[in-house]
Amino acid sequence: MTADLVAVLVAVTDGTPKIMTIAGGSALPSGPFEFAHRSLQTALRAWVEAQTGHPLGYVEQLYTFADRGRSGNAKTPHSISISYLGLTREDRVGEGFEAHWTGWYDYFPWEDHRAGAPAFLAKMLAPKLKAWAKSAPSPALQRERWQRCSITFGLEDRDWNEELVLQRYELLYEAALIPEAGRENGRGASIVPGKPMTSDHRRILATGIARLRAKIKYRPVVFELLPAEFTLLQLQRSVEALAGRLVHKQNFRRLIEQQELVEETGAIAADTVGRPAKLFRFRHAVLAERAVIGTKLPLSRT
Amino acid sequence: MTADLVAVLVAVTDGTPKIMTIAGGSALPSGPFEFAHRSLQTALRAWVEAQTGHPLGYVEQLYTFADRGRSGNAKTPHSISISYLGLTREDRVGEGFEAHWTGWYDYFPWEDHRAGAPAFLAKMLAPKLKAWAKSAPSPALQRERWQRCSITFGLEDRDWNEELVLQRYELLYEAALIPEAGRENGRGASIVPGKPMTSDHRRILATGIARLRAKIKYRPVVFELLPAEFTLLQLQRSVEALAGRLVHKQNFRRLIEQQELVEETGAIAADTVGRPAKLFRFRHAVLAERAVIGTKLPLSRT
DNA sequence: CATCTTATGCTCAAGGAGAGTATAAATGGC
DNA sequence: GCCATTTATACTCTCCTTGAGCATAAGATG
Repeated sequence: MTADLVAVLVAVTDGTPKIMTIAGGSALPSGPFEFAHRSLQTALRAWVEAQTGHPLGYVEQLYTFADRGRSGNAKTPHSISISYLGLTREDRVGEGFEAHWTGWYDYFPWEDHRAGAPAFLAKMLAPKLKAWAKSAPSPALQRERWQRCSITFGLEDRDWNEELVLQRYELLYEAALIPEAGRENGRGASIVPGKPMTSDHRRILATGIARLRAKIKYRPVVFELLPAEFTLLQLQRSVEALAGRLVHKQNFRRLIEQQELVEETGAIAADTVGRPAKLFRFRHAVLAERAVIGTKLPLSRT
Repeated sequence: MTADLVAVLVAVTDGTPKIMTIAGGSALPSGPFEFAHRSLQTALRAWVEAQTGHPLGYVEQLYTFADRGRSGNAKTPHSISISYLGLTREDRVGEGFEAHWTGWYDYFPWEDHRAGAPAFLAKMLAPKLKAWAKSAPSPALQRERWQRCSITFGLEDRDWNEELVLQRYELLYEAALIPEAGRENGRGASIVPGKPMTSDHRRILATGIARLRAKIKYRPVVFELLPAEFTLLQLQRSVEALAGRLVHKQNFRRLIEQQELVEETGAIAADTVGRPAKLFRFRHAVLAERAVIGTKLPLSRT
């Protein structure tokens, strides 16, 4: 038996959340766990550093898989995959490595609601989901399926919940609307826009995105993705990029400031359009002051 | 290399949260993962069923450990432990099995604040933590340590946050105030009340408690621990038992009812003191209606 | 009947969240 | 210089939630 580490490494550049990929963007970076390390975390850090040439910021475990039929590869059934979420900045990655950065919405175009719900959602996805629901054996199951679809995707005037990334992915998988679903039996047409990935890497990515979208609401982890100094708008754009939805600017600033998450550097942002903005830095002291308790971002769903 | 499953199985009986233990209450049930199963979840369910003679309700993965020096046992360094949280009811467990149910506050007496903060907290724990803080090399570190103590334990008029179970455990471990901390170097005096456990099982239990305390606030998982029919007070007592703190009765009922989590059965509780209470049952429909979205319990910390 | 205990209905004030208005400070085109 | 455009920043207003308490109801027990 072997154990593999799979990493969801996230960075945000110019309002685009990106993840580190290998093999032309078709897989997440992964590698065998070496027992030489004291813990899984240190193993992951060492391994990422070797791959990318740069240290890792915030790290958090995601999930451990051991499903036999899961990998789609019958030759390696006795393997456990331990997945991690890691936050960095793109510019930190050294040159000459195999890794690339790919926008995460390339894999999940239905997860970006910043400009409203994507057009293809109502136009083509919803009908296909409806068809899938109709294909259930009993009327009760049909209603149940459709209810599930409209809740997870926010159809029929329901609110869209940005945290249900994994549920949406699994629904599409179950409805066989993504290539990963048809792999075992040879069918593999891409019914819905979005790049597929090897094995279940896209599911792991969905888990990571969901976790991060939940986390930014109560922990100051966004700052791991930002440069040392930033404007409040940059901060807001990063949050919006991760959450996949826009927030009210004034309320956002009110919340950030009343929580004393940031402090002015005294400098002013250069090279900008419009009125110049003050530069801020993260108040690292809050990590000690409030420890693990809570910080809030205006991303609740009503 | 091997993989082990470790289970935190929780039940609530008469307002006492209990966990399934083996070896006289000194360990959590655990066993090797058999690759015969399709997934970790099914392996865990099969295994728990074999041990306890009864099926398992809600199951959720907790954490995967692979720290070499972690187990304290040099003979089995190449092992991965995958821990799970499972919810049942005590009465469901069959007879003639090795397992026992032990109150979880036996292991974490400092986590029960239902009757106010436990007396030994201020009387003996706080001074010991203060001494530990003082033993830091520099004044800055001393302040930092003490700040951390008072935040995680809610000392000096701070609010107590019931979710910081793991942080409190780790702080006590770091300060060498629990037997587990001294095991490697032979010291092992029990400085603080509370039963220790083998290996890092108490840490895993802390992880499980923390997860459950967080979860009950936004998912209707409490009902997994209750009989099919219950009074609102029973429901409240169960929540309080898990959270380790009391809630305002009227507000609790307001929240439960306005969310339509339960419905009246029409029956009235028998054999009670005081005015008889209506019996309720969980509206399983909410699981479909709101899917994974949100349900709230009045357990926010102000 | 008085008292105890729990159930249950209702009110009130404070704080937070969502949304909008208004004004300030820069740029670039004319 | 004037104006449109873009972004920054300060306030305000209303609705909802939450914490807290008061009051009353309905049973048991002596």
